Amino acid sequence: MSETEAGTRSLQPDELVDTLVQSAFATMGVLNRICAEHDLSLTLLRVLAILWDRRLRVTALADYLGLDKSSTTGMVGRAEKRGLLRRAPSPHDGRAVDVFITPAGAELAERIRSDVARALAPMTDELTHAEQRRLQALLQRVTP
Amino acid sequence: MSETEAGTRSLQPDELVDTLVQSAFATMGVLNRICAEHDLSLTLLRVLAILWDRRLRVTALADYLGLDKSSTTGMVGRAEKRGLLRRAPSPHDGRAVDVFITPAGAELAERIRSDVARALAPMTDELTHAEQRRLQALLQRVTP
DNA sequence: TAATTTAGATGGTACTACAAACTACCTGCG
DNA sequence: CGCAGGTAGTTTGTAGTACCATCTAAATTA
Repeated sequence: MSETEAGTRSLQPDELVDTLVQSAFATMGVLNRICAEHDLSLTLLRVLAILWDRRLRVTALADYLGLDKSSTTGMVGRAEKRGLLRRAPSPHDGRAVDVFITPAGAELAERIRSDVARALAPMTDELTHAEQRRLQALLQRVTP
Repeated sequence: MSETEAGTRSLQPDELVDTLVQSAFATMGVLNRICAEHDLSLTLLRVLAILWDRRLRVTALADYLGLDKSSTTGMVGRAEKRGLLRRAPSPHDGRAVDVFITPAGAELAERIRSDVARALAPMTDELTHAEQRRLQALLQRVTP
């Protein structure tokens, strides 16, 4: 600890990035809590969101998630056991398996979406309607 | 479900929240990738950030993280073994243990910070400087 | 001082993710 | 056609993370 004072040196080289990261941690904290209340992992929540309006093969889903195929298999298996997802062999490729959301899964996703909206409302309500629109527009442009 | 058409892809009830969440996932994805490159968990990155300019007891650190004390103990133990953190008995309370960052830990945190800034730059550069400032200001107001 | 509370560590369990090996299937070259 | 090689998904084994319940030592209090 005999180095130069690391404390003041580099805490504000890129404030937007810092704010983005901090906001992300805060948001994920809320999401995590709500997911936990429903015995859902964050990854499984992503799966439900991704499969909301799509039907994907396991590999495509893994690509969306940035996970390994094997992780995805396990995930989908557990979710299928809980009735949130279902698997069906692809009609055109005997190797492939399509994964899609069940009504129960969609309902749970819906429920969590509204819980999240409610949980984040106190934060977003700090802004006027116009500001919210502006924030959303800006944020959308920095989100791929 | 009520008669508000939950079935017709209720993807627009709260667009700002959706965008916040999506942005959070994107940001955390980048963070996760960079952390993985340095064999760091996201939680350990948070620890380094929290202890950047502070020295905390295990319980206080656990509170910051929202984790159980025991999880924190394990985490700190592993990080200490890697030379990123250090423990010292509190001078005033024989039960308590202070945790603080080492120069190596601070250096790694620094490194990751710049990696993250670099990784996010292509996204933030979509905006002009003025827009970046505005985004940051707005985002800060919705982040506790 | 004895009883209670608090700080942290430990042990056991469950979940998540990965990599490597495995099975089934498709594709294309000879 | 028929087999070699690639692709899709699953299985198996391992490591990390987090929780809970329990344990020890130290402080508080009664």
